[in-house]
Amino acid sequence: MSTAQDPIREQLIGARRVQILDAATSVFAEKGFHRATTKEIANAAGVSEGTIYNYFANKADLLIGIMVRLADLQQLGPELTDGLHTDVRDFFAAIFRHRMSRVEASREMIQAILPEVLVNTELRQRFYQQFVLQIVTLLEQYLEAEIELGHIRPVNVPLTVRAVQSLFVGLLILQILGDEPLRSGWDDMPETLSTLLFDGLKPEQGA
Amino acid sequence: MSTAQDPIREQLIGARRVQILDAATSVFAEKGFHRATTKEIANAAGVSEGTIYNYFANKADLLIGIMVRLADLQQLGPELTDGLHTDVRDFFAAIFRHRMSRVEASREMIQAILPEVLVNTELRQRFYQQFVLQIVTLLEQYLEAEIELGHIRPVNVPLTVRAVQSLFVGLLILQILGDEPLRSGWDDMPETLSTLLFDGLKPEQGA
Amino acid sequence: MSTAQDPIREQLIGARRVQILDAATSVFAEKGFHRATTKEIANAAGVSEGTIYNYFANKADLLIGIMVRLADLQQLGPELTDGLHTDVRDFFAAIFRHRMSRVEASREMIQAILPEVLVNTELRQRFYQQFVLQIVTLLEQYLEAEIELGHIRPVNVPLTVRAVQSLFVGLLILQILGDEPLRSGWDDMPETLSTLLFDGLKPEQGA
Amino acid sequence: MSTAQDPIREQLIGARRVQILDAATSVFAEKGFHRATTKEIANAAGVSEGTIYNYFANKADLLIGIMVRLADLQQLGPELTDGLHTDVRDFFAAIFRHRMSRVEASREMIQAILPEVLVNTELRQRFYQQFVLQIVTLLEQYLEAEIELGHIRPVNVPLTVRAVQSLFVGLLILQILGDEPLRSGWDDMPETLSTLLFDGLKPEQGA
DNA sequence: AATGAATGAGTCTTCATTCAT
DNA sequence: CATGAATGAAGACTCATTCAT
Repeated sequence: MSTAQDPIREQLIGARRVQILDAATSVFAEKGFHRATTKEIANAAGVSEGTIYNYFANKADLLIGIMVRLADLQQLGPELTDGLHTDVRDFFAAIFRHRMSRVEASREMIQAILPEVLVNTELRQRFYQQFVLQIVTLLEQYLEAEIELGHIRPVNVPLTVRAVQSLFVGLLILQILGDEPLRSGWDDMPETLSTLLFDGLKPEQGA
Repeated sequence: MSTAQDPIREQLIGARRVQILDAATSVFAEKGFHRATTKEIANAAGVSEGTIYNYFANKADLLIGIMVRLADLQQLGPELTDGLHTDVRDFFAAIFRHRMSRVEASREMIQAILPEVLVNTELRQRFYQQFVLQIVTLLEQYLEAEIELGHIRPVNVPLTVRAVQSLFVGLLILQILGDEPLRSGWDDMPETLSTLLFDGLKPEQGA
Repeated sequence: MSTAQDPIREQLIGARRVQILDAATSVFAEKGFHRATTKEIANAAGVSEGTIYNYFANKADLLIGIMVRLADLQQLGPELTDGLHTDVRDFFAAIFRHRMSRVEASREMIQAILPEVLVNTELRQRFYQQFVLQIVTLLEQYLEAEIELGHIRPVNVPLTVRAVQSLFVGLLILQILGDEPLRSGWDDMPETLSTLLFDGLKPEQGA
Repeated sequence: MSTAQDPIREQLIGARRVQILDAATSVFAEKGFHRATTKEIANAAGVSEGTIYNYFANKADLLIGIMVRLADLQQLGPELTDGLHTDVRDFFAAIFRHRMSRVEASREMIQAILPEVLVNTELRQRFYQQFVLQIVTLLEQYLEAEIELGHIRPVNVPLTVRAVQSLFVGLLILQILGDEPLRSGWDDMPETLSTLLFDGLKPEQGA
């Protein structure tokens, strides 16, 4: 095999992988991992069943592939660290908007993998490392810095960060469950959340 | 033929159902609905495969049975409405403690059903009605009453309630994912949450 | 066990057997032997599944029981031998009427056993001996006697008798298949048959 | 992708279907539909169980497939209508010979499907339409035409035709039941039948 | 003698995976 | 590389039969 073809071949291979993963994502999201058959995925991707196995070792490998793609979409970091110089509440709203639009964009992928993640030990660990821990760590660093700066009251940082992260995860679940008020109020959510988390529920002190 | 045996028979039937559901819960929680075989469940329950089908129409019916038992454990109501006469922050802490202990108790059940709930339309709707909507409605009523009383600032009630509910759902997921800080800090969580939600993250005003 | 109870006990046992066989006949006729479950039969008979096994060795034994009862209904003999002194054509009509009313009465039993008879070697032989061969033999004797007497033209007796016997068997099948003209013309059939078999289809010679 | 392969592929598919149906026919005929297992059929066909399901939707669909093949073998029509110009008795003998050779050829298929046809409503209707009604209709037309021409005495056409059709069906059953005289006299049957039906059993008038 | 809960062997059917073309 | 027919292991579910009460 001539090495000159490598870049082109890789392009093709990459494109074919994406094509299959897109199909797998949509079928998994709709029917769940186990109810989805390789034949359905092949049909949705417009290839034969055999072709899938030229690009992925087995059905579970498709889930891994989806998780990798999802990780690429979820890059979060510069936004958080840059935030130290902004007003905290504005920053909250901004970061929440960012998170929720991302959720929107990747909902199908998450719906495709999450149920299986909850049940499959290997995927669970991978998911925890790749998504939860990464974000949690960033949030912890941010929170500690802001507390240091006096922009945020001293709190139990690990637990608070878990609470915030849980909130996003839970919103995802509620959306998957089809909660209508959440769906229609989705765009107002960042505002509601930043107020809730920054100001709390207690009545205005000045009143 | 004697009618006197009916209550005894019903006792036995109920006990056998519980015995099977316990087994199913534990096997589903460990391996997931699809990877769990009826033979495994039968072994875990100490009965034969056939016996399962004397008490449940099919495998999916076991999930329904688990959901029903879970619903019995999750009764929430009097606690909430009685709370109107208490200090809001204390009430928050109390209600959170209550919720989190319940979560603890029913984590295995939830782990057994949730992944399948996310993927199965019928179960999804059932779950949403039976758990999400019921609690959300109670929370909405409570929040509106407290706002009316001036104990809580005016907020977008539906979205705020969704946020709180999401928070609990998300904590569950994080626990299932095996987050260690969450597990070890679980008992401190009610306190952290009530402070977070009532006072917010912003620095003390008097400072 | 006092021997004095024997007759009463036998009465009871006989009655219970009939009760179960009636139920089995009706369920087998409707759903076929394999699709019929012992539970259905028990329900139809108003007894428990276990009771069936106090009276019959197993499910297949129910078929044997039905066949035995059927044999009792099908007694044919005196009518045939007495017929030698009657006008042949009248006798034909009489005997056909007799046969067809019997078919009518035992159709459910036959429908219950025949499909399984065709498929089960043991039943097949039993059925052949008990029904086909017995009647065929009687018919052969009758036909030979009538030929001897010159009331009937010389024919290949074994084959002719098979043809006649086949005709009745086939009518049964057609009725089971639900042929409407046959059902509504059932009462005219004996007349049609006796004319057909005695006079044939050829036009009247005098014409 | 080349369209040239389509006919070849269809050839292969057709051949494989025939291969499986042949096996199913022989196993069903021997053991009956319910006692026959898909594994046995697969073994008899020299394929795996899974392959059966690539060509047939389910086990019952094999019966349908056998019925369709049987229908192809049973084409009857030109023979009957052409018969109007022949001597009736000769024609009878000819048509009976034709029918009985067909029966011979397709006995295994009929033995495979008939017991299940008697018990399965859907198959029953299909069978009645496809075999009984079609032949009965042709016979009725023929008989009416011949009566019109004066070649046959006026009779109740529908019932007479049912009788003739029944005769053939019954002969089939008797053969399945293993009647030896019928088997050994099979070749003489057409002659016997045509005489029986055309001339009847009554003694020669000239005598 | 009657019951019906328990049993578990047996079967159809599905579907991920392989491999010859 | 692509194909899709063939594979066969695996599993949900049924139901005749048993037996303790």
